[in-house]
Amino acid sequence: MALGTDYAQQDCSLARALEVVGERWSMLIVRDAFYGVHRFNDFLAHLDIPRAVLTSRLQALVASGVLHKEPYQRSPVRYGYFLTDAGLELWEPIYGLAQWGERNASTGGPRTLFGHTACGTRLDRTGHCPSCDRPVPPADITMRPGPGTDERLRRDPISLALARPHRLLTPVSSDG
Amino acid sequence: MALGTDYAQQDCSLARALEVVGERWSMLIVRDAFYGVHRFNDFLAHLDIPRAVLTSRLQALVASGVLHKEPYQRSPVRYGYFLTDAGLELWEPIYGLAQWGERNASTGGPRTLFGHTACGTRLDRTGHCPSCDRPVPPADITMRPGPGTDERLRRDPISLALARPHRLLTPVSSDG
DNA sequence: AGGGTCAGGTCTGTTCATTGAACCTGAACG
DNA sequence: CGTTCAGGTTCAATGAACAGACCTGACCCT
Repeated sequence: MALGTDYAQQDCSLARALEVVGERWSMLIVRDAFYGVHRFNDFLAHLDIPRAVLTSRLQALVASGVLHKEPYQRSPVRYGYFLTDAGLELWEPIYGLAQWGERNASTGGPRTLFGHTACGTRLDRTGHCPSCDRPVPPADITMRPGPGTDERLRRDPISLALARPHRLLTPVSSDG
Repeated sequence: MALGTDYAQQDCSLARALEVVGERWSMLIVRDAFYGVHRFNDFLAHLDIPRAVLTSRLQALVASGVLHKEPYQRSPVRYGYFLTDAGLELWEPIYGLAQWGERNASTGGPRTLFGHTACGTRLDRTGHCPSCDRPVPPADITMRPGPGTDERLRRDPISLALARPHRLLTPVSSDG
């Protein structure tokens, strides 16, 4: 965490989780990874985060097993950051927090709509598909912009790429 | 958040949520509120948090409508901090994060067990009661220590009070 | 072969939240 | 009338976050 990265004295699993994803920016980085962002410079452009902080956070998330680093092209070889299985399990709490933010700390309607790719139904606040009546894993979710989007706020290439309907976890990049 | 409390440029409801509960300590304060902690000095003893930071976080959580301040005794009048309806809706993501921490960032088994008060069944990772097959609101949950508890770690009166099985949201204090 | 560009970082000085400890206040208590 | 208690406020020191400049290696073009 910001200043004193741990809650060493807390005998609590929430504190353990926050030591991993509770630092400033960490959860937004993980969210972006769900959205398909995987390149260093793409996180940088989309999050407006200092480079040194991004370096540090990505290293920490790799070290704690939330992300792993993997080449996404050769010649020249470039590495991207992708969610591990443990990282994928963060979907429900992150989605839940975002939905809470939507209801309690936002104006102008949902910024992003999440639907079950198979049937097109919009997910409920717990991440379940109302028509299929079961939880939907991130890979089966399609995201698209909602009415609350403020197009003037984000003009970087990644925001534009993410503003097109696409499946979660599908790699997105600034050049395409 | 730690250093720069906002993510102003992020057009995202997760960022809005993190502006409210993403600062260091904030989520642990909310968790303690679910556990029944409500007095300033009890948060202080249980969290090992600097007083000035606790003051600041409680004020911010009240200002953002997660907690409200309310007298819990007269003569002398004393105020406690309690979850609002919006605050109560944070239960699912917080429980989900804690369960994730349990599975991915802890050793020695669960520190705390959460069960459906009515039927005694232990909740699943999403906060549902497997036998009743529906989500359980915090007021219907009983917490008790699990096998992973490290009794040597927390010896303050609040930890001892919380270590006895009790319902969530039931006020707990150091003198009883 | 030399210049430009791109990804993915490091380095540096400044700013500002966090920390821990000491101090303050008002009301009861004995 | 001194003490205790809840619930803070004030302070200096610390160290993470920030913005921006700089660095490195590999490709690409001519």
